[in-house]
Amino acid sequence: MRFSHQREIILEILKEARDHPTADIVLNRARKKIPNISFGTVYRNLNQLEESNLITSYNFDGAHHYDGNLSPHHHFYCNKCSTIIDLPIDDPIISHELIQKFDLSVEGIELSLYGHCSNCK
Amino acid sequence: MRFSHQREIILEILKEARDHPTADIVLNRARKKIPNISFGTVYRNLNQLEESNLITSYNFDGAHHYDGNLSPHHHFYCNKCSTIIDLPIDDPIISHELIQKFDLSVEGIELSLYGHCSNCK
DNA sequence: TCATAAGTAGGAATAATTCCTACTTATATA
DNA sequence: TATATAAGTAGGAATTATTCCTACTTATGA
Repeated sequence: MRFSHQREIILEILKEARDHPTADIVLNRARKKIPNISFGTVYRNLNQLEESNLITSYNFDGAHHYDGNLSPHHHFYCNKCSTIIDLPIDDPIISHELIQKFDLSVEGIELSLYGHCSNCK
Repeated sequence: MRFSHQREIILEILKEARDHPTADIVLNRARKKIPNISFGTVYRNLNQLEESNLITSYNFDGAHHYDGNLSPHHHFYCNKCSTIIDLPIDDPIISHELIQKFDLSVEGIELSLYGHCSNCK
């Protein structure tokens, strides 16, 4: 993967973002710096960046959300305002015995909590 | 929500399924019993059944998977053969302190593990 | 048994994502 | 530094999953 201005901008947007943007939101932000960047370019680069483990992504409500925060963390999704809150991991969340029982090699974990955040109670 | 033959068949398919089918797979199975059931009917009923808490669903790899197993469970997703394995929940998986700290009301939890299953090592 | 509101089939519309093509650019190397 | 070339891009077409629309059918309460 060689250097490209478009990819740098997209990576920068995700490193700065705190709101887990979808592809079309990334496109809107990128257009502020590269006015005629295309949807194809955004999708291609998001996929490449994810394959190279420079960003990550996950699904919520049928939409694909991208994240430049690579430190392992959980997510809380507010069912009312759609806010996504990053939750730190500081407890073991699944037992070693269970993994052994099913004979799995676990390469990634994604825990999602759904409900109402403090603003929406 | 009143009785319909189509909805009964779709619910039956999901109650019998052990493979977390997507909407198009549900359609294929339903066609064996109702040859000209339509995509619209399948989607409408999947949404209605989920709203009525008779089935549940979750996203993997961008695809929407439906599940008639309502007992709370985790999922393991094999990155190689795409098998999905149901994992029982028998440990607390997140601390009460963390929930209190962020002042969340948690209504649902979804934990997904990714990796290779015993067949694919 | 009948009125009617809910449900259906079939296909059109929409939205998210990928694909295609001709043009542009980063970069290895001569 | 010049240049060949493979990777990247813009713009738009194609694809895919899902929802919407319309005229017809059916479950159900009275």
